[in-house]
Amino acid sequence: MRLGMPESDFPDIRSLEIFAEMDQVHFESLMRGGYVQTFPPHVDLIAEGDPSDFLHIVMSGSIDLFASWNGRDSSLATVRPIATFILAATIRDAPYLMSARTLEKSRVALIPSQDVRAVFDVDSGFARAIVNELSQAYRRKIKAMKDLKLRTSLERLANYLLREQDRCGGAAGFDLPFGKARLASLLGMTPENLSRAFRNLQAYGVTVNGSRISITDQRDLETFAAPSPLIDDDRI
Amino acid sequence: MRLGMPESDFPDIRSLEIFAEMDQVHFESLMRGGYVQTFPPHVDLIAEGDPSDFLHIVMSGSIDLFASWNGRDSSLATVRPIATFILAATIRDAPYLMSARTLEKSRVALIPSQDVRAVFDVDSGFARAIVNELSQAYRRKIKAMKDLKLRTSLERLANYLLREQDRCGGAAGFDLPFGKARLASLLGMTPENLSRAFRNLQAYGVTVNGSRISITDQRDLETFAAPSPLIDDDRI
DNA sequence: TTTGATGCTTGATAATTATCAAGGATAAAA
DNA sequence: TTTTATCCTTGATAATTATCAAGCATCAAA
Repeated sequence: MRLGMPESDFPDIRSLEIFAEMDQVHFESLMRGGYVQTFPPHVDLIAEGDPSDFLHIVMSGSIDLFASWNGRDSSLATVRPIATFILAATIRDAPYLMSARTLEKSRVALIPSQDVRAVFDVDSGFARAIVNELSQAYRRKIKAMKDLKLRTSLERLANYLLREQDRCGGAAGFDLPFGKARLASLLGMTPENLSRAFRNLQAYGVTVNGSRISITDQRDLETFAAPSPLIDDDRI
Repeated sequence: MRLGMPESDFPDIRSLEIFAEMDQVHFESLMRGGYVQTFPPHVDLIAEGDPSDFLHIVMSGSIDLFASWNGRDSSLATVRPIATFILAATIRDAPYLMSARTLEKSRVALIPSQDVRAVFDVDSGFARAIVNELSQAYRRKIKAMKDLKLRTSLERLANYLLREQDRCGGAAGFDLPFGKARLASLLGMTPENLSRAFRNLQAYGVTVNGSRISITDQRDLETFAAPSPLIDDDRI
């Protein structure tokens, strides 16, 4: 349904970092061509290989980026508000390299890719914001690559738990934000081995009850996990 | 030695995609602050964690990007002429996430990062080129991630050989561009297992003699490797 | 309450990958 | 030529991870 963006959404979107510094005229022209939609959980939004017709922006909820090959598939990232996804494909007018689906009920803004490219060419504030977003996405991928190539699966899980604890506010107890099968896929392991990995982390002060995690010995877990800002710090 | 860039290098550098569209005044100001240096093989250029003082551009030779954690290390990418490396760190004024060293004798141009950021802000042609470079680098990383998470080590080697064959012109025989220990690290395996993987690929028509590879049964290897443009095609 | 259905866990086993130790091959240096 | 060093390979073994099959828990529908 191409209805255009309701004006009531303008302020929310305007406050996103990627739109904050751009010219008002350009902003409004982007908004006129775009729209916001709410999707139920577990809905496919895009499929890898498709042409990149829209820039997607997650306003609420969360999105799973994943990829498939030869019958296997793997989760590559979670996108949380407020962030774009598949920006590089949009900018290059190239096919998506990843598929995307909602993990939960999610509100997503869609802006036609050709409009994004057109405004990019004439609005240096927007161009600057896109470079910020792209360079951050690139560095996140480098970190994910280091995590995957330099650590064992147990170390990846330990560091994931520390990052997630931090994201949830730092308390000893917190909930996993999605199912363990997907967590296993994100971490590059099977669900069976994730179960066993959780059991192995008990020795370092981790208790699991359903999706509830308690870090009972912070020091011990951190000693084992040995987190590094050059892999685990999202702000750098 | 900060001697400034010799004018004889200007045309070479000006023809690089990243500098091609920018204003001549801005180009010359970048060149005045930069310089070109030739390094012998196996020289460390930058270390992860260091502040990003210079944008690096490989003019000739080749560069190994790698990372370390807890005493382990892993090669993450090879940079070949003509390309920048560590552009994202330069743009964000953030520490390098990877270390870099020469694989062979290499000529590298160095441009002070602060100059790059300053010109980026005022030259839209340059900003456009930087976005091109960044988005391409990002998509390359996504592909590398899919390669690593979706394929077994034998499949990664098979696809690597097909890509390398293509890069070398497509003939049945070609030479590996660096030692097998580094290839193993790039592919996320040990040198011992790389040896065994080469032996296993004999069954699919691959012959190895030192660093000389011959693909004797192209069809058979491609059937096994099942290359995908969304992972293996560098042009997309 | 029973009945599925789903998601997670467990155990047994197989496959893959890593590690350790030793042995070639090659090429440059003595 | 011998020596030395480097790089690669091989075999034996250990560790890790995946697969398969079964079982348990939770929850919602019947």
